[in-house]
Amino acid sequence: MDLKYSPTDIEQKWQRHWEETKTFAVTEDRAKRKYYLLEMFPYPSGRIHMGHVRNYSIGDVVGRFKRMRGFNVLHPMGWDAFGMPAENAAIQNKSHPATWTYENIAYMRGQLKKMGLSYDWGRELATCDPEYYRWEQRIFLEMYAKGLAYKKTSFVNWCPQCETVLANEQVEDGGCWRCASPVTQKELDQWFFRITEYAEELLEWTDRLPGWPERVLVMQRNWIGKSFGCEIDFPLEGGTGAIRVFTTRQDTLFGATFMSLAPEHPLAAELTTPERRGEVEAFIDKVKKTERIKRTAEEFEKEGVFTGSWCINPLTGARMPVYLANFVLMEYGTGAVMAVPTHDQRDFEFAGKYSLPMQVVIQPAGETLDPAAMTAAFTEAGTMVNSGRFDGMASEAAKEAIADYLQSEGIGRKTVNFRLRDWGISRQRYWGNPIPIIYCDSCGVVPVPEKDLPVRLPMDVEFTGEGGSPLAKLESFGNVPCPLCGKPARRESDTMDTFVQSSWYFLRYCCPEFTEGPLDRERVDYWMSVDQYIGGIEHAVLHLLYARFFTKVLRDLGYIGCDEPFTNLLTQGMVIKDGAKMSKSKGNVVDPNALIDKYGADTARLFSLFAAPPEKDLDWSDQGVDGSFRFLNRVWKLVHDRLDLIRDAGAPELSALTPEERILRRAVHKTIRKVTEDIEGRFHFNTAIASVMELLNTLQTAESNTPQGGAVMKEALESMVLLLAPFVPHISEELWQRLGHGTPLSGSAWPEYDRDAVVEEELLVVIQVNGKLRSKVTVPVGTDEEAVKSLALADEKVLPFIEGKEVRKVICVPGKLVNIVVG
RNA sequence: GCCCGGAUGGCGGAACUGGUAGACGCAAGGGACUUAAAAUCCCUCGGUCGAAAGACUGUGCCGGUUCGAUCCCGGCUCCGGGCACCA
Repeated sequence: MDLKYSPTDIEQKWQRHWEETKTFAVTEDRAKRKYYLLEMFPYPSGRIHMGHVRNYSIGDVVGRFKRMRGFNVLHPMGWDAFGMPAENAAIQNKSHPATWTYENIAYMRGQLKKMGLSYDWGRELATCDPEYYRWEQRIFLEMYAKGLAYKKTSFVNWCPQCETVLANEQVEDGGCWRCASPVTQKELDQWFFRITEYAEELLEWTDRLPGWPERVLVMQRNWIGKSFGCEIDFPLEGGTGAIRVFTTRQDTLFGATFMSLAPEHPLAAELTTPERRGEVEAFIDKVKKTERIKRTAEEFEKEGVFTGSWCINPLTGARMPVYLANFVLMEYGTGAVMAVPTHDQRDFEFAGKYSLPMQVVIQPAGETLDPAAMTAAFTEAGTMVNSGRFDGMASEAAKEAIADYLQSEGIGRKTVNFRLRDWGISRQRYWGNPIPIIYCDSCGVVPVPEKDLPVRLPMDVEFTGEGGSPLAKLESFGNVPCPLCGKPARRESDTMDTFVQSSWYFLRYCCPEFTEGPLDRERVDYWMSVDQYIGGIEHAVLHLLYARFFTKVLRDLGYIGCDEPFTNLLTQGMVIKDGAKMSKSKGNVVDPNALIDKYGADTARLFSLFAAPPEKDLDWSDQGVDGSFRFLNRVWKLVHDRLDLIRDAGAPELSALTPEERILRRAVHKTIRKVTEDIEGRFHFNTAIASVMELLNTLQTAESNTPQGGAVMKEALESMVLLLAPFVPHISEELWQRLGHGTPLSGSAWPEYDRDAVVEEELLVVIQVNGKLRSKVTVPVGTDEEAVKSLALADEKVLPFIEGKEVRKVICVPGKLVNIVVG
């Protein structure tokens, strides 16, 4: 038998065992409590990095622990396999994105297997597989039928060099992330998912996800951005019609002195008088060229232009000049803003620049504002002035009163507004899921019939890197007969955003080979929701919001029964080295392969779990890795050193234990309790591991030449090995076997602590004088309060501090401390 | 600007409900073993004073509540993250 710990050999041995016996394959089993554990699946970029190692190590602890506790654990893995990098690699290497992607998947799968993760590999899926994306196309068509997928013209980020649309996150400093050319705005016909339809529900449920980190929920609430206010109509002067605005500050309506429209506002052209036309058009042109990238500008200057037209303040009757303003967004509210320069900072700056009138309508307490003397808008609450019948009211109350008044007069109505916009999913890219739509000159927009699904990505495509989407140029793909009339028609050449695939993959894991539809409801209902989801915080809004949206859509389409996809969410921190996130450019990358080759997967896992709690950033330390390796060697050595001692031992005879053995056994069972609580309640793996290290230190010094010594040590070692199993499964399996077990540890139950064993016989009581530690005494359990007090008052270390002083009070916390108050 | 986090030894971190601050690990120093080194094992390890016993001090800063505060409250400083013309 090997006396030296040799991770490579034992890790291969057990990985093979788990694979051959399909240890982690699961099916629905109604006799057991189910537990769906999921880590965010990786993009197959080439090789795994330390962030993956950490993410999947955390998940594996939970999975193996729950499994040992008797849960039916679903723990799947797959690949987020569509995306731009594959296409770029194809352009560079003159190959095909599919080749690159599948090679990466094969390599990374091997890496994950080397980590010994407890996945049910039978459920593996790749989103670029037609057997996956075909169902997504079907879901798209059902959403289209219900009006949840629709096409509209909108402004998008456009790279003129690459001739393609870029997602917001693909724009860096106003330029294309690939070629750095300046990104412009282009108006394009694009497909959208109507996520705004679910804004209210998505928001409401953020209060019903107690298992999510609060900051993620806050970010989602901010992103959805619900606000309460009014829509108000401002009649146009000398004409018919009105300008409708949205405002949350209807209490300032009497102070509205001009009107600001978004440059894209449909009324902009109509309201522009002939003599103003030249100036207005120049302004619109300028805004179109510069807008959106304004995000990166620090303080974008407020600019505008007068249209030449006027509208009327419905409450004051005052004439208000209608301006176009660069800071007014067409996408939010109605694209028109009533300008109240005294009580809105943007309007204040704008009015100053163009010398527009100002009227104070809210006064702060104990102060009288003078528009001429103001240096900034007053945006807080106060008392209403210059507001007719509302004068003297508190502005907060006036909000409600004015809203009611507007509604009764038919001038406006109360409304809510959301910041959330519909999700633009069109991508002018090849390596994505084709949108299953055909355009026919006679029949219009025609869905691809279900019998023709999937619309497959053609493989005979050249990747030159020039001229936009290869799909748009491929005649054999684009030219199709219209499914309705049979006349020549054109296929949609855009593909779907890759976030669409990751919005429902967790559902497909429940029934990955199902061929009759996207989802097998019975099986999905058994497994869903995901009991624990684990991944990076960077997806706090995008992926996690989209997945929630999709879950609700699929529920409403009748595919599933649950409202929310993820009951509990753990967002793990980044892996840091030398004070910075690991990156090639910083040269601080740790390669998982090298780490595993040198120390084994168990050490890699152990260190990434021990160095910090999961949600915090993890500071990588090569010496720390050495320490984890040393610990495993000590575990290995201790078990082997004690093998002779425990060979013939049975269960300990509790009544025959010596005091030392009782103390040792107490340490064992307290460790079981501690590790169990740390994993189960808090995911504090670092402290769980620390307590096993303490136990090891205790066991190493234990003398065991008594009759029950072997039995107590055997129980101790077996418990230790079981407790370590979720963290370092390979060495645990091997030691379990060497301890004489014929059946593998992976089939064993998690140890239960003995409630009698953990009860202390003696307690350490701390003695304080005026809150300062002065002495400690050990007393038998059950010593009454008075006895402890008199012990404390007579303690020789305490006496000097109370002699000659009046004892005012003695506070006694049973079993913990005595505090003597003197003065 | 607004909204969240966070700040504890040389370092990563622990202290669960207000009750021994610094568990566990790393680094460092000393020692044992060795011809020597590595590995391993043992000891010390917040600061100041002290030969020691011990005393004082100490959880970003200032103040408060309390018998007692890393923990609760008020006011700051710094760091990290998110949102940012959202009407």
